[in-house]
Amino acid sequence: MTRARQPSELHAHLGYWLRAVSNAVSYHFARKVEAEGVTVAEWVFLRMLHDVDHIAPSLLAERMGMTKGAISKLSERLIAKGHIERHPNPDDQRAHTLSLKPSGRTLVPKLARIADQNDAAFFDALSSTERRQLEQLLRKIVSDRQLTNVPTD
Amino acid sequence: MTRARQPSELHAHLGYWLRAVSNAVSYHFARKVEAEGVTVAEWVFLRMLHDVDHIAPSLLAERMGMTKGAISKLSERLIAKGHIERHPNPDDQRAHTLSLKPSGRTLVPKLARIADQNDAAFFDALSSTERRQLEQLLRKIVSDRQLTNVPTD
DNA sequence: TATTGTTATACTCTATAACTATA
DNA sequence: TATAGTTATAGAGTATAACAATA
Repeated sequence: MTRARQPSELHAHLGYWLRAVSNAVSYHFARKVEAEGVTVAEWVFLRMLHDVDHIAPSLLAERMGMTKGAISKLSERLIAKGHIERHPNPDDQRAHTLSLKPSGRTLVPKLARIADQNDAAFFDALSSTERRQLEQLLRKIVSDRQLTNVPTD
Repeated sequence: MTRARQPSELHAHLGYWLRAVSNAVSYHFARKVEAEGVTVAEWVFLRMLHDVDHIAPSLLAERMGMTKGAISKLSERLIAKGHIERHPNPDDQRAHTLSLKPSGRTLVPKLARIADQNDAAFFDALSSTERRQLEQLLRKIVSDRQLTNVPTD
């Protein structure tokens, strides 16, 4: 007589461990940037604007893997906070671009330092070899699953 | 004259890669279990009940790393779906315990299989050695940061 | 008609805090 | 008073879909 197999345990899945660590890292980072008045999604948004100078919301949506609606909501909040601004597109009256305002531009390096510190604190338990290893493994999955338009370096 | 250092890039942080992969894994898993009428948090909840038979909401909250209020809301939904039920505690009228109902008990193995498949699909790009490596690295961080009451095996 | 972006709506996740019923 | 649990409120994150303006 065969015994019924037990359903696999939560921690039998890599997804479980990934979620546990990722949530903790993001949560702690969120708490820290909160002091600067922004959320994690806003940090990503601002950091992307920093690189591109001007960008259309639709393009940003694509790069951030979000819908237009979500980007619209985020923009609205960042505009209200005075960190970014809209510019009309002279060639197309429907379109516009977004760019950092001085306050947003000043904020980015501060947030970047917080991100650096958060990363350092969390991955302190790993040796530099292990950290590199972890990054390689994650990158491998990202590129295999074509998760997003992330730079491959 | 020193040139101002650029703020560190998004993908310079392990937290960034972790978040990218974790979000994708959870998102796809969520889409799959949705067909069974449950969310990811509900899956975790049900899987935990499967192991313990009866449990107090407060204890579950502690194990899942959530507040009492969050557990209360989750319970309510799972009771409405007919997957779990409440039992009064004869020793303490304030307290009660939660347990799986047959429909919930039937669901757990199905969800476990979905979790297995999701994990397999996502980490397919990695060799079994690499998967083991990834798990070790993540576990190391969890135990170093004492992230939660997860079993250490 | 197709496209750009906004708005309306909805739902999950999660927290904090006020509250109720016991103990 | 302290504790177990619920409820109220709020806000982030995200999606879908309807919509307006323009192309």
